[in-house]
Amino acid sequence: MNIGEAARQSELPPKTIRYYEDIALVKPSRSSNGYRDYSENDIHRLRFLQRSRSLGFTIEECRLLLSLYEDDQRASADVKAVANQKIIEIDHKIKELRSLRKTLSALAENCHGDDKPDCPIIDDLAGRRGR
Amino acid sequence: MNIGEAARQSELPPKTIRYYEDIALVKPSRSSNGYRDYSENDIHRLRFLQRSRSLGFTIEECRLLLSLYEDDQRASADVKAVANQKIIEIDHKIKELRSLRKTLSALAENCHGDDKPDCPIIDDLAGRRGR
DNA sequence: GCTTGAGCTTCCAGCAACTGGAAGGCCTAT
DNA sequence: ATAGGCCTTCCAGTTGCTGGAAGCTCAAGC
Repeated sequence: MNIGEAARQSELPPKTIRYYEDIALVKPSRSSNGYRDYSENDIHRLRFLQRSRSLGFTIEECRLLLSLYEDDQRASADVKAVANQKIIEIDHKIKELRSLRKTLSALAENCHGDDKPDCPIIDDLAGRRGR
Repeated sequence: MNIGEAARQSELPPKTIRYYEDIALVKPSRSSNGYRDYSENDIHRLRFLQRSRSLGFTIEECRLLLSLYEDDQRASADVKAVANQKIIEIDHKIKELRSLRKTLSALAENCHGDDKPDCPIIDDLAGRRGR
C-alpha cells in the first residue's frame, strides 16, 4: 500500500508518516519502484500513533506505549501508570490555564473598551497597579 | 545598565533578553566597550514583555500590545479585543484538555492495573473497542 | 603587574513535532 | 507525447527560547 492510501487509513498526513519513519516509529518496506509499501501491521501502528498523539501523549510516550502494545507479556499496570501520569500533567495545565483566564478576565472586565486611551489592561502589563 | 542587572529587574534571563533584541522587541544602546546598555524605558518594555508572556500572549501579540502600550492615542477597546480573543483561546484549550482527561481517566478506570497483559487502554489506542 | 573570576560578546546548534517547498522520478490515461 | 497526480529526497522554517564554545572586558586581590 502506498503512502497516500496509508495516510487515508491512518488519518495522518503523508508528511507526518514520513517523519515517523525518520524517527524510527514505523519501518515500511519498499516496492521495486522505490515507493514505500505499508503492510496491515504498519497501518495498525500508524493508527495507534494517531490515536495516542491525539490523546496528548508525546512522541516518546507513544514510542513507549507502542512497545507495550506489541509486547504480549506487558503488565497492564505499566500502561495505566503512563496514562495516570498524563492525567496529572493535564490537570496541571488546566489549572494554569484557569489561573490565566481569571487574571485576563478580571483585567478585561475593568476595561471600558471605548476609544479612550485609558486602559487597565495596559496599566497592569506595564506594572502600574490600581492607578 | 548592563544586561545582568536588566535581567534582574525584568525577571527575564539574559539569553531571553538578547533573543528579544534579535527579534527587534528591544533596542538597547551600546556602551563604549560594546556591552548592551539598558535605559529605564528599555526596562519598562522588558517588564511589559515578561508580564504579557506570562499571561500567555504570543510574541506577536506582545509586539502588538507593546505598540499599543506606547501609543498614547490607543483605544482601550483595541487592547480589550486582544485580551478577549486570548480568553476565547484559553477556553478552547481548557475544553480540549478536559475532553482528553475524560477519555484518559475512563480508560484508566477500566484498567485493572495488575501484571496481566489484558489492558483496555492499549485496546483503545489500537482501535479495538469494547472487546 | 598579574592573575583570577565574573560578566559580557558573538555564533552555532538543538529542543518538539511537524510543515512547506523545490527538484525530480514514476505511472496512468488520453 | 503529454498532462496530471502521486511518489521520492533534501533543505528550511515554525515557536520561543536554551545550552555551549570561544573569546573579550572589568574589578579585585596579591
